Amino acid sequence: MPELPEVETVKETLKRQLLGLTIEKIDIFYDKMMTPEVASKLIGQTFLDIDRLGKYLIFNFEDVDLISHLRMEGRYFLKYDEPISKHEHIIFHLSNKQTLRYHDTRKFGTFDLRETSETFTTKPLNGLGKEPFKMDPNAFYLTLQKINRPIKSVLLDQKIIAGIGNIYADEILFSAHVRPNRLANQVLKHEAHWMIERGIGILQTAIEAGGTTIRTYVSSLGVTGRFQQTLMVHQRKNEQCYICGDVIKKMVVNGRSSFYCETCQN
DNA sequence: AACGAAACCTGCGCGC
DNA sequence: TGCGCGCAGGTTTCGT
Repeated sequence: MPELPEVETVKETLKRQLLGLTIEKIDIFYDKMMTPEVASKLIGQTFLDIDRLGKYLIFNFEDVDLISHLRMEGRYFLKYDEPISKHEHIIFHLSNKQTLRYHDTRKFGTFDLRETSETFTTKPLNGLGKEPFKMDPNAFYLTLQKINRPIKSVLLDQKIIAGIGNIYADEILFSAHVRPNRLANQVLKHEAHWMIERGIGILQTAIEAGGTTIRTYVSSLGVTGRFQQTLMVHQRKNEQCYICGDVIKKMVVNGRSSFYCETCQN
């Protein structure tokens, strides 16, 4: 589900709801998602801050950080004592009688607990590349020069650049006029610069719109993202390109559906 | 270094 | 209505 803009939206929403609240009890309904040891260390801890790195959410407590990855379908909801719904796997009982519920249809989401001092020096955060906002366009170009695989697989590689997923990779490549299967070392300098500069603009626009929704994404307040209305190519196979009117094509790159315009992208 | 396939899960839409 | 298939915004692992 979520890429950087969606996780950013979730982070901001949860910050407004959770800061200052203490976890009093945790119920785990899917054992593989969180161990009892992790849960026990979280009891009595207070939400001090919530951060984000790439697609990871970082809940900052007194002694520990809880690192949450939503993968394809993870979502958070705040509720009172409503019945537990089908795909709610973890319920955090909070000091104001609310419950924070982790909902994940496909159960792919992950939780990692770290001592505060080790959050950024151990997996999963220590191997992440820079976010687009902090990536130097020229450094990105130099990196691409050394890589002999499709540019799309590089944009999706979190070790190289953090936060971009399948939707925004397609949108960024469209904005840079580069086809998804072009080899990274065949990307020109100005195209690499466009990817970073225009990519930042695309991500920021999406954040301002509250994240993308294709089919199932809903933020923790139940607000549906609106960025879908702005997608230029992703999920638009056989539709007309907004720029040139040509038909949007689909190919598989890196095992992922990739949408592009043959006329606008080379 | 790079690729493809499979794995982790569930649900949806489609053609028959 | 039911069945099987392909597909889904992510990531890791394993074999070639």
